[in-house]
Amino acid sequence: MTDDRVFKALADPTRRFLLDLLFARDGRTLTELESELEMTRYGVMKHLRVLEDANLVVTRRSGREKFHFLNPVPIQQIHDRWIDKYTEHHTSALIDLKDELENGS
Amino acid sequence: MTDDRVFKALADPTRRFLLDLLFARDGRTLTELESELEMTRYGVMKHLRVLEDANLVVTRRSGREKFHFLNPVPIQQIHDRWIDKYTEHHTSALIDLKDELENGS
DNA sequence: ACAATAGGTGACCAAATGGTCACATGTCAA
DNA sequence: TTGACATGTGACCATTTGGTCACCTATTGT
Repeated sequence: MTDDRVFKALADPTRRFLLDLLFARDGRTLTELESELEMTRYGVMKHLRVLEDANLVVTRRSGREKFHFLNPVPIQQIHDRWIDKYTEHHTSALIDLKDELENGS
Repeated sequence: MTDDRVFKALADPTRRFLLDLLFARDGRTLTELESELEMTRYGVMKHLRVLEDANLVVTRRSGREKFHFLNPVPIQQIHDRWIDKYTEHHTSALIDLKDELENGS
């Protein structure tokens, strides 16, 4: 399943922060993003690469610059075919679980 | 943020499979879960430990057995305060992004 | 009582991961 | 056309992670 790369990409706080930056303002360049992090350019590059491989970030080259855009589609897909399953289906059973644990039966 | 452990826990396919097993049927014991995996008991234990630390799995001891329950709350929280932000807010901007990338402007 | 059963711990190892650095390419501006 | 700028690559290193094993404790059934 291609979900794996998305989950792995989301597992790192730096990468989630990068997504947050892009969420706040799209189309930033590498050096622009780098300036927001306590990390060398190379570290940021690696993280962006992971995000690109997971298709969470899409890029466009223009001259010597590369602009980065947030792509919400993979997250939406995970949401649809994975998270809903647990939340919606189980929210009603949550009280039951709580009871079960507290009453010990 | 305590989200980190949840994201990290979800990053491993074996752990997601364990959650799937518990989603299909709650209250399973370690040896029961182990029998579904190509892995030693110790590996499964480690994964369950990670899931417990992330509060994605809740347990109840009874005698020499330990029953495992799926806890959807952390996933619900991530959904609420993280995924919605990207999906709902950006779904309308998705067409714009697509345009932007295709037209190159 | 005791053997089988269910679970737990710590050491250990290979592989993956996060991060840096030296170096290298392509592009823009004066 | 040359120097500064934006990005890229591969080697390299420390730490984390996924997994196994030897050994250990607690509970249960007979």
